[in-house]
Amino acid sequence: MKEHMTPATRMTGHTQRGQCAKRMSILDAAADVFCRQGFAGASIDEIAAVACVSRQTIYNHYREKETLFVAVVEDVMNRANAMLFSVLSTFPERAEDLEDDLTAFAVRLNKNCICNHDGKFLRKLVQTEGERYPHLFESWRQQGPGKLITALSALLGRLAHKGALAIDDFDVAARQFVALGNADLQMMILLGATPTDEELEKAARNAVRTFLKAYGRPEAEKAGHPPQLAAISG
Amino acid sequence: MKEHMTPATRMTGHTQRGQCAKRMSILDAAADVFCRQGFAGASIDEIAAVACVSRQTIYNHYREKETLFVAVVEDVMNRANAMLFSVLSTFPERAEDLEDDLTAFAVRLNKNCICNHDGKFLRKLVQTEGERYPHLFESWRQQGPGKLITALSALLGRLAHKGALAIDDFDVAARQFVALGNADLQMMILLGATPTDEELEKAARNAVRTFLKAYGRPEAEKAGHPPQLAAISG
DNA sequence: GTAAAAGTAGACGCCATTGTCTAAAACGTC
DNA sequence: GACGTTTTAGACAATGGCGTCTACTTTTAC
Repeated sequence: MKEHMTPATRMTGHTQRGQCAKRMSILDAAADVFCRQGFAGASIDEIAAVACVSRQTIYNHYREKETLFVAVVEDVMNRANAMLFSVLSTFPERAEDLEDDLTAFAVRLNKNCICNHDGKFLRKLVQTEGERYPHLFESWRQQGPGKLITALSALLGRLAHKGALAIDDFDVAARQFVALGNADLQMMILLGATPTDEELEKAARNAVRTFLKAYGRPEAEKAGHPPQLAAISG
Repeated sequence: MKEHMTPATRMTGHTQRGQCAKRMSILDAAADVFCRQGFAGASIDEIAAVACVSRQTIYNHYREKETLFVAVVEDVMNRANAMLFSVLSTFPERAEDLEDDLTAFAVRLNKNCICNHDGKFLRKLVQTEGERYPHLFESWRQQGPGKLITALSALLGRLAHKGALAIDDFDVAARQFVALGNADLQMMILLGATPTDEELEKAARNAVRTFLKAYGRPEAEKAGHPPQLAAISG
């Protein structure tokens, strides 16, 4: 019953830890297999093998395949949600060094929320089974991209309010920031490969440079003198 | 019953036309079912039902499920390829009315290549079965996004050469153009829904505006005097 | 009109998978 | 060491899909 959360050992220190470990092992294995094979293609036996657990144990914890599936999705979505929240809290607040700070933020966002295991899983599953489970799709959309854009929009608004950016539509700008950040990684994202740190850095750099060319107010960055003219006039 | 009609009346005008119609009917139905259910989840019986054809007929034309699958992928890829080529040939060449022309181009690209039936099918299939059929993924990547970026890169280069754009890295700019164009449509693209013409127009407008803010040279548009300084100095 | 080719319907064997059941083993607690 | 819970391994029926086969009908070519 009290499986989730940290190794809590609540409930009078029952055999909960063993059970909890099994459950997590099953969830991880199931996520792996579901992600690779899709719901229809995944077999309980394979999940059991990957989890190093007997098939019956899976049926003990989750009555049927579908129950296991939704449990996996919930589990991954919770993790991904927490990670997204954590990354969003590192969005730069100061107008100085904006390019570097935004770049570092874009790297964190891509690395920890979009190109990581959970991001890949959710994208693939939503793509694969989204039509069959509309609720799954809707829930993911709201908690994932929805929250991301809303939050980013507000954060960009704060920077704009400080005079660091010149944005007319914050929502559009937020979506464009994410889109630009993914522009160079699309292929890897689709394949599910994990980009190297260099690739992440370069992609983020390209994205932020273009984003700031479109929305930046160079003067705020250095102090208050006309900027970037050198680049343009050159 | 002989709607599509490719130039296939070879073979002394045999029964090819009837066969051809059946084949296409099967291919269409199979694309539909494979797209919705994935390879593992798709059943030959369902495909036969959708195609209004007996199961045996499918086995007559394509020896087994996998043969049918690759035939479907090839078929859709050929269509998508032709469409991409056709759309790319409408890329604007003149520097006047660049914003409107680029917007119209982005609309065409999104509508006919990315948000259409074939685009959805390929994206979903590549996502779903890409790891199981690396060849499929690679082939799609080269002929689809690869060609698109290469071509766009060259076309942007021509505009830049004419002084209409200020681009340092054409490849990056091409990817960003596509990414910006999709920014507002990501959700619909993932779900496979078809955006309305208004949504397409608005998304393209937002994308091109930002793209031109980053890469545009307003002077070229009007006549030929130093540009963008007004925007920056303001 | 006739004969060959293509398409149909249905039955069939085969195999993988799901989900249940049972009896034995492992584990943790007292 | 004894007890209850959990896990395990394997057998089991039921289901459903794949791919084959056969006998029948329709279409097409000449």
